[in-house]
Amino acid sequence: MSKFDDRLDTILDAATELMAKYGFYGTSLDRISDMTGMSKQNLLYYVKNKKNLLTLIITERYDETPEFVSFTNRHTRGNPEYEGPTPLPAYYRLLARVNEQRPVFVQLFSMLNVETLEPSHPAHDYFVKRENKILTRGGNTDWQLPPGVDLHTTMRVCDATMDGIQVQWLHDTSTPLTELWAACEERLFPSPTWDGYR
Amino acid sequence: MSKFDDRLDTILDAATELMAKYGFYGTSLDRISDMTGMSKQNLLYYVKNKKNLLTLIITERYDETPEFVSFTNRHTRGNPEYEGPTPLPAYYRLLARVNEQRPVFVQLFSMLNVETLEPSHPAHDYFVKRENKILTRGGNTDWQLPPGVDLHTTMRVCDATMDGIQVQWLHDTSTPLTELWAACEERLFPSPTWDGYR
DNA sequence: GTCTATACAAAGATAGAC
DNA sequence: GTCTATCTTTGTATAGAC
Repeated sequence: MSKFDDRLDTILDAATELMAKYGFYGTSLDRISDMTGMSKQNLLYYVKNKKNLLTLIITERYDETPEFVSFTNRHTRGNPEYEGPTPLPAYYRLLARVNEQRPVFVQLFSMLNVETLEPSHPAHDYFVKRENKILTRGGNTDWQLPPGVDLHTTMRVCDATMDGIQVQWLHDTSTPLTELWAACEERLFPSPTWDGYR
Repeated sequence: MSKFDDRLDTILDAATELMAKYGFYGTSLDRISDMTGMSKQNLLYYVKNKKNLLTLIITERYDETPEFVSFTNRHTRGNPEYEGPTPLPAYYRLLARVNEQRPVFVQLFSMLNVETLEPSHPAHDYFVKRENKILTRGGNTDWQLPPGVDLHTTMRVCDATMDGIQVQWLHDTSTPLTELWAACEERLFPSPTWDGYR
């Protein structure tokens, strides 16, 4: 890894943590540069401006988590790595397991999910597009679903529960996210409907 | 209502809207005073300082919604207005119906729910206390529950889902919150377990 | 690449006149 | 009560030296 990328990495780490805590509007370039130990002017040399800094965090870090790229490939019809249909609950269990390892990212997402309600937010368009992309991907994935279950509605409810339980988890991390999610899964995918589809 | 209260009301309205959009850290006294048409200095005459402004919003507006004070009274054992046990789903349906009428409040709550993860946030302590208070109240309310159902865990899951679906609703209000919640209720309180307890 | 210097606007808050 | 004036700090950003 080049020195440039290494420095940029340090910046993005610090910015992710601060924006997760204080939001985009509440985070100053001053505080980010303080955290990295470099001057604000040098920070701007790397990221150009504040809006672009957030764009870099999202595109370089947030998007395309390896675990999900792989998961999607394995369960999309026509893909060379296609393995066959997968139960929906397995997807959310993976999500909980992955997110448990990156609380700062989860916090940034939770923050942006609320902040981007405002159309003038620099990441507003990205979050709108992201939602559509997820729904499309959900539609392309080969799910193994109980008869009569509506994929779209079910995913919306599960996403809502996951978003909410993640914030609860961040408020008190003494219980692991995977454990909190297990209680949700029990209720979202009850017997006998989901038996054999989990 | 006195002129003082009237003026304060205008300020709290503006501050609620702006803090819902940009968060506590992202909202300046300048913008609030602009919105009300008064000077920043005059605004400070009413609210003293920024932190106190948020405290006023929470204590004067946010707390103690009449609908829920009444609901709690009617379903707490030993209360003079006690009517008898109530099903849990009825509580969440009321919550959805009430919150549908106050999107700005819902947005402020969603924002603070994430912002107050940071212990240094001026409303951090309030949100911690609030959670305990809700759990206590939930324990005192006389719920009518299916046998074998754990109240505490069930409420945590329902709260998570409600928080998440509310943010989804704010992202696209074309479908009413009560309708979105109906889809959640179907999944959170499924037949046959909850038949007769809704 | 990293720094100093600088610009220039906006932040929260206080003092004091009317 | 409401204003003007002022203070001090912090904000984003640019120019230019090394």
